[in-house]
Amino acid sequence: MTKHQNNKEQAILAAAKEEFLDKGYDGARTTSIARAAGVTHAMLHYYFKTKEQLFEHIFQETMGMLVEGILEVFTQTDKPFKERIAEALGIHFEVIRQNPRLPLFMIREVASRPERFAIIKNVISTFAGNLLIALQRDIDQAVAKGEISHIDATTLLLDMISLNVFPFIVKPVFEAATGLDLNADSKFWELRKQENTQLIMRRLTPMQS
Amino acid sequence: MTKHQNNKEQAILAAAKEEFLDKGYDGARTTSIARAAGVTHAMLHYYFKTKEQLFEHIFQETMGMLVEGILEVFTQTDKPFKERIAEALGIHFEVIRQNPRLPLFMIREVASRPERFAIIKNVISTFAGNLLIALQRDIDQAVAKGEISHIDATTLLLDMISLNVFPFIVKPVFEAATGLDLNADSKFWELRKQENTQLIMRRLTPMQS
DNA sequence: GATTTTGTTAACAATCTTGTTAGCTTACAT
DNA sequence: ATGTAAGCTAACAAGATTGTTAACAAAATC
Repeated sequence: MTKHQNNKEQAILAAAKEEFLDKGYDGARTTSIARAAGVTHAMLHYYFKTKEQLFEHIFQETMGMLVEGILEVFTQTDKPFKERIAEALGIHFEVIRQNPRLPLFMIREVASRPERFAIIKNVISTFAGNLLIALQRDIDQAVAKGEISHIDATTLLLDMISLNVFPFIVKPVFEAATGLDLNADSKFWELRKQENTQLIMRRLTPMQS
Repeated sequence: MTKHQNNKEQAILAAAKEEFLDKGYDGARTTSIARAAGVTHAMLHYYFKTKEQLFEHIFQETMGMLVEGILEVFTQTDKPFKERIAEALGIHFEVIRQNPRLPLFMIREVASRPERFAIIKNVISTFAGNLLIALQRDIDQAVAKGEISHIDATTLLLDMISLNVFPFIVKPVFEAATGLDLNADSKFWELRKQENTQLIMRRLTPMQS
């Protein structure tokens, strides 16, 4: 019954994730995290020396999920380019839907303290660089085959991410302004997913001119 | 020379705006604001009883700018629907470009404390409601004339806002990840504006099916 | 010109927040 | 079983942060 290996540490991490995602680094309180985890706040400092270190854990974990999410999106198949993009869009949308608070969390923290990002900057930038090169190659091939209109890889990627991510980021404002509860409204999100796909597909479809 | 009517109050407001926009409510320090404004921090509490009240001023001012921005967008003309939307998109983009920190500021604050929004919720919701009704009417007319594909007014509005706003919100992450300085890169923003217009225009153009 | 109101300062106070320490208990290894 | 390490707690400490107060100066009002 008394299997208490490191479950307090886990409880702290779980509570910290909630608190940091909700309120951000500045708004989070270590005492509040400890309370939510059901431990004394001395315990928190026992496992994680400082608030900063605890945050680092959460931030890295979060970043990991985002990178995984993006990797998952680019499961290369041999389908036509447009189908692949449509699939990637859908998967990306679902990843965000499962972790709707991650994007705002990350943007908020990077905006208020860009240095934090420096640690993983190299990883990201080479990763993103390779991804963009591969994507541009595929785009160029598809253009050559007449399957799509020309588009810059960076531009396309930003289009996709903007459309998929922004609705989740603006959700609190939307809900506050309309009084609607979007969590209970799966129709809204299905419609959104379809709309994003449609937008990108129309963007890629060659014009009949 | 000694014309000091209420310039300290103004200095405090200006410094507070900087600080709140940059760091958010939780990250902002009243002492730091006072220092930046060149006044003692007792002075800050003299003009604005509490940090909360000072924030309220800034928040309302900011909201005002955003609403003005949206109003400016919907300067009704008698041009064809698609042209009007293209124009609105461009104006909206420029409004954000002039105030690139406003959207993240608002989203961040509403996310961390939705109650704050309650005050102005009514204003916004009726305003947004009317706007959506008018937009839907125009859409339906344009559809009837065969000028555009059918689209929900809410959907179109969210498309437009997502595309225009998200790049500015994600800018810090983008810069941190790539090392680029987007402020110095006016080409990037021009391309973005064009791309957004193109996306929406293609979305609206009836399909040749 | 006297009085009242407004502006200003320095010092103080209360509370919140993070972090530490000393000592106790439990588990674990030998 | 005994000693050592890890887990845990309560109390404390330092510093930051917001807010107040008393006393004084300047300006406005009469």
